[in-house]
Amino acid sequence: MDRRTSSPASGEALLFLTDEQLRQGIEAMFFAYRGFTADPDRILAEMAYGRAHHRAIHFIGRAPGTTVNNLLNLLGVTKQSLNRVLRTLIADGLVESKVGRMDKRERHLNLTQAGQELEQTLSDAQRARMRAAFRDAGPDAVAGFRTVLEAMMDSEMRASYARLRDSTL
Amino acid sequence: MDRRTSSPASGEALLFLTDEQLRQGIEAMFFAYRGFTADPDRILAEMAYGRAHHRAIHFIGRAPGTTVNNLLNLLGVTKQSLNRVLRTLIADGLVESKVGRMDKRERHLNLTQAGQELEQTLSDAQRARMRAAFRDAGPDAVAGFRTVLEAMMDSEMRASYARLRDSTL
DNA sequence: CAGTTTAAGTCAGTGTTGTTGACACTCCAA
DNA sequence: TTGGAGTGTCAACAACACTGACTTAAACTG
Repeated sequence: MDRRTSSPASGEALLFLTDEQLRQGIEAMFFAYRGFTADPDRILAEMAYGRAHHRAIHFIGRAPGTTVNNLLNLLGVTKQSLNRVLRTLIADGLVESKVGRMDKRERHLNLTQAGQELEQTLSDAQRARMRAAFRDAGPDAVAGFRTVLEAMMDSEMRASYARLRDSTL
Repeated sequence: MDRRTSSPASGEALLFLTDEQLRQGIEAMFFAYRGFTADPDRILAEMAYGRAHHRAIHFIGRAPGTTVNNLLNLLGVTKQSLNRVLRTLIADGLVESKVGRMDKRERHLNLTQAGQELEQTLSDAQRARMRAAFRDAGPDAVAGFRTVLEAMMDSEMRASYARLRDSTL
């Protein structure tokens, strides 16, 4: 349809919104996300774990004492899917689940010592790549990167992201 | 370990490389990628297709006449995994496979009319979100976004990305 | 030309991750 | 105290990726 904006006045300024530019952005996301997950995936593959375990460990480490329901919203998966992952993590002694004191329906999740160590190992690997990319790109590019990613989120995810970002800063 | 660089001289300039900043970048990637795939996923769910079909259709549309092997490298999956997807796409009349003229071992893949229509539908949905994010963030942020993503790729993916980007510009 | 390599496709088996459906336990309010 | 809503668990199933072994056909090579 409109390969670029049809308005003559704003045509020049909006060249970064052409379909071609958007397509490049899409492909950049695809290839970059592969790189983003590659290093932790390699580590996890040696254990019996996958990416879902990584995500659970990451967010439990990030928000200690969080409930299952809270984690569910953060991860955007079904309760049952998360539960399978949690069960193995608890059985393997990486996560502990405690019945809530106020509300006994809730379970509060925390990383054990071993869980914290694995979390550290995984995030070290992921941060190393991110750090190299950030350093190569420079602070202005990093600011732009964050701005675009935040604009790309669904509003509920943006809220979760901001909540995590602003906690314990 | 080093929560920020320990060099006093460069300490200020490298604040964007603190572990905290890197963690935010990691979480931004996670949440943004969910948004990135959400719209096409909704469309695909109504058909019998998944994300794997979308990726295949995207790259066949992007590089018409590509071979199976080429697509394999682009997607980074195994032959068996891609084959399952291609088989259904061909059976459903979205993709056609033609024996190579030069090298008859190769199969050249192209989208049919119906395939092109589905590709258009899917990428329209994905582009709409990307366009909104780009517009909100502005051209400088978009440039930074692209720079960081490219730096985050593995070198082979970066090569594939650049090859696609520079073809038929 | 015989032997090797390459491209593609297939079959069988496995693992992770997602789904839905059914169910148990807890809390709270009518 | 009973019924509804909230929280978490278990079981079964589907999608999609993986490995490994194999076949077919064509191309290359000494």
